[in-house]
Amino acid sequence: MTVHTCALIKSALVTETRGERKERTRRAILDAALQLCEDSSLVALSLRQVAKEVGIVPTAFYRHFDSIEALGLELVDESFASLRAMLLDVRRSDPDFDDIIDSSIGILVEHVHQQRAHFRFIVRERAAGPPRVREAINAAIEQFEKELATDLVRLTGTTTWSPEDLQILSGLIVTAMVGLAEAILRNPDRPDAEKAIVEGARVQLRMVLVGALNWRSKR
Amino acid sequence: MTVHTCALIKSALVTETRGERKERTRRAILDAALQLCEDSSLVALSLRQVAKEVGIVPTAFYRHFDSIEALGLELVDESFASLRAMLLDVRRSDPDFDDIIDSSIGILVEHVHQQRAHFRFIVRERAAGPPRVREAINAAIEQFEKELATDLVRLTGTTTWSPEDLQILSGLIVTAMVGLAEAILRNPDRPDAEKAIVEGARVQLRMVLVGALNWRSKR
DNA sequence: TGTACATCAGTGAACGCGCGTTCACTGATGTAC
DNA sequence: TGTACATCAGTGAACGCGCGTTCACTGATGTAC
Repeated sequence: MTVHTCALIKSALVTETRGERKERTRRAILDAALQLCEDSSLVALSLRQVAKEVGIVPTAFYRHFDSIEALGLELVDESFASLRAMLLDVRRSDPDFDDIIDSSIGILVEHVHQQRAHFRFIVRERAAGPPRVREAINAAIEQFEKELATDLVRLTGTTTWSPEDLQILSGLIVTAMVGLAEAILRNPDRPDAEKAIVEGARVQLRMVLVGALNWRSKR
Repeated sequence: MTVHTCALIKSALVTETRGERKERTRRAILDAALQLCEDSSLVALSLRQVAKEVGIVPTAFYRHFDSIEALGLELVDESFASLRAMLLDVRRSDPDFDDIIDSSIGILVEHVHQQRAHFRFIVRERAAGPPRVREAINAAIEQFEKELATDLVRLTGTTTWSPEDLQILSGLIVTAMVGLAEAILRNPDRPDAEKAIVEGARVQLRMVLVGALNWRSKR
């Protein structure tokens, strides 16, 4: 059965505009690419693999993306949309100050599980992706560090902290949280190991918090 | 000029056994592979690229390695030899307790520069390499965390610290140091950016130290 | 509402190329006598 | 010391395959009248 016949049948059953169908193929390409590069990297992913997985002819790929790299940049955007959704959850939750660590880590763990492929993509391609993909990911993480720094201003008094030190503290927390996400992703289907990892991350953040509470910026 | 003619001339000039020559080719393969996967990843590296770079015919590769993955496992060993050399330097240095952070970071920065390709290899293939390569790297880093934990016993009194918390602190420090190495590698040829990154890492470790000094393990 | 034309997502053949791997080989080096 | 044979790093032809990209195309959907 040709794709056209398929399309005809579907179109007869559910009314779908040309634009909607194109969008559906585009989504299928993005999903297939995300899935296929899971075990290696974007740099080892071929256009033909993606086309085969989606069920289109290789040349049809070009109706949607210029190259695998362009597709990769789109996946960066989508992955960071997942990450922003996580941040939104973190900010929305308004627990007691004491619970802020547990609450935030809980939300991170939940989102890493729900959007596993997106988080895997970020940590993998950050170091191994095509140069522009790497740059896009690192720029986004840097941006994220800055946002966290401004969040921290709200939590702490600004009296004893210089902006520079807040930024540095933010970097430490982000590094620890990226490390947590990596460790979780590295241990799928091992609930006991994950539990220990998450508990370790909680303690790490508490150690950092103790350090922060006793910190005095030099001027 | 064929390789055999080459070999003949060299053999006439400098006496070199068959074993020595084989070892030289093997080294050339390892070096070429390390260099060629610098901008992408082991998973995107082909046997023929390596052979071409070394100046041998593709089939000759099999005289030295079974596959690119086997070669990769060898590169993991070599890269961690570089890392162990760094640790040896850190342990050998015996500065005042106050300077231990600055001293250690200085040594790390120096080694990352000297063995750039090895450290790049570790952080890249840790997330993106073939599964067995990823496992080998993560096992080595875990081992490293445990060693650091025992080092920390020497530095701190064990009175206020549980072994579990020492292990967790060790993990935090390793994560921060891996993060520092990644940031340095991400910013080659940008001395100003690197200076800020290194200074940030120093402050991060001091924050962690302040946290550690004020920490009391439960029980 | 019907018709004529434009758009454009997807097709399929074709290209030259690099891939991993096989195989029988060559000839310098190494070894046993 | 010289000779006859074994070893083995590297060769080169060949294979079938998947790669990205080109091109002219098809035919369902969309639009203007």
